[in-house]
Amino acid sequence: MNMPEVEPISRESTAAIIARQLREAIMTGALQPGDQLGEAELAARFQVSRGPLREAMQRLVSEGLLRSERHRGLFVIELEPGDIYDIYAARAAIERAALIRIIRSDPAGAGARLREVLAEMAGAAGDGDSSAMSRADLRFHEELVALSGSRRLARMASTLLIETRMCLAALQRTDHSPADRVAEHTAIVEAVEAGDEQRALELLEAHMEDAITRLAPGTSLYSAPPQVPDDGVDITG
Amino acid sequence: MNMPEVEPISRESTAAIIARQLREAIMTGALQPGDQLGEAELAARFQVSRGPLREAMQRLVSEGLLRSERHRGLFVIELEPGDIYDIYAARAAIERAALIRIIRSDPAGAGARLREVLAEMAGAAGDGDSSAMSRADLRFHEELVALSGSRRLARMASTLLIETRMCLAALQRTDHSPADRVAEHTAIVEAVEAGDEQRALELLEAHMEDAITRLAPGTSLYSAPPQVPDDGVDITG
DNA sequence: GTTCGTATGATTGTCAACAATCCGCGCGCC
DNA sequence: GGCGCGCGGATTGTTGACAATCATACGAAC
Repeated sequence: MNMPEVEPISRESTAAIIARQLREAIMTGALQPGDQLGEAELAARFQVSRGPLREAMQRLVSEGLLRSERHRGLFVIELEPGDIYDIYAARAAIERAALIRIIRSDPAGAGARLREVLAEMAGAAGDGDSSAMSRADLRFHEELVALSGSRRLARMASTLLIETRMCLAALQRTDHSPADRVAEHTAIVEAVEAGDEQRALELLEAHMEDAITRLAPGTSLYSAPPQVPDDGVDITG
Repeated sequence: MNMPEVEPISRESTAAIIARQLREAIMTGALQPGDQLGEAELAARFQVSRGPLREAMQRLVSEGLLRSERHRGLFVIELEPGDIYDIYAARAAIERAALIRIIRSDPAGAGARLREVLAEMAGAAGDGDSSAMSRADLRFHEELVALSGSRRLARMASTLLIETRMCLAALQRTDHSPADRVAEHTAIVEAVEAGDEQRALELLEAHMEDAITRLAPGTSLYSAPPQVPDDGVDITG
């Protein structure tokens, strides 16, 4: 028969669909940090009742994208200075692991896939389309962790990349030239294709270091966290 | 006045409380891999209606602990051979980052805290209490990421440690001697206290490598993933 | 003028009922 | 006997209503 993967209609739960749209809204800035998510209004917008909406929101709470205050509501998290550092340090750890797995399994194939995104990025750079540039940048790192073949790395990176976009939207970053950005990513891919693990890791770390330095001057990857110790593990309401 | 941190009664949402208990149940094996979570039964057990219970379960879905099949129910994930490798590789990445942050910020203070857990572990080893031993082992790694001061590393590690316990429960592991286990952890702490980052990282990696070798002989950290590529990013129902 | 208390509107938390879907079983048919 | 069909029970998905809590505005007392 050879019917490839005919997954039936809507195998996705309603909560999953709404959750995805909420993430999208947070990433694009339609929902801004600190914003309260009014249940009635959102439910009306999604054309569902409050039940499924609340289920979807709970997903984002456990991902750390929303903060829950009992009897008060759910709010988009606000990124403090320490969070910038935290996000990039976590990303560095995840993507480093992804890179290692890629280089030790199928660096050639991965290189080819990454070059597609690179081409897209170069196109955006040429057009001076900074929005497309950001999208390509995001996709590059998504692809990187996806190519690692690790479900868990991919899931964790997914959340971190959303938070990265929040950072970029919140802070007025001092972009370097699009050409440099393309070059940085290209260098990583070249190292991957060459199978030069050491160099690829160094380039990735420098890439992250570079980003965090622009966003939060003074702090550095793996530096002492300026954030308050908080009282132990977070509760996530 | 100096009234420190008087958080009012029950700042935690019901969903958060139930979610925590569900995680506990999965970790201890009260809920086994593949088990379906019947809503009616669980709701009755928790003395709540299905609403809050479903919200809690959605949290675990987004954490990857539960798998959702529409109109069929929610199931505890089943760990395939490739997952063992995946879990430990992810843990290695996270804990590596935590270790670096600790050593570059407050290695002495962290060392002291870790030694407390070490003492606990040694006590369990002396008593031959393998259950307490496992608990101390878990706590060691929890403490490690907590001491990093990174909310995100801590959250990600939390889920991974639950999955680790699931692995250990599922597979009949070939334990090495409790004394060796204590020694391995102690060596890491010593390297931390000495500020020897390189050595601490090597020891941690060896610790992970050792664990994965025992659980899934033949595979190795960062080796090629034997798991199917799946069709892209997971959906989490 | 400030502060406390209260009333009121809005929002969240919870529940029980209804609709839709799935599973297992028996029946009829080939 | 094997296969398709349909039915009944059980479970999940969704909804609207009710209870509890919070925020705000207003007024009284000091």
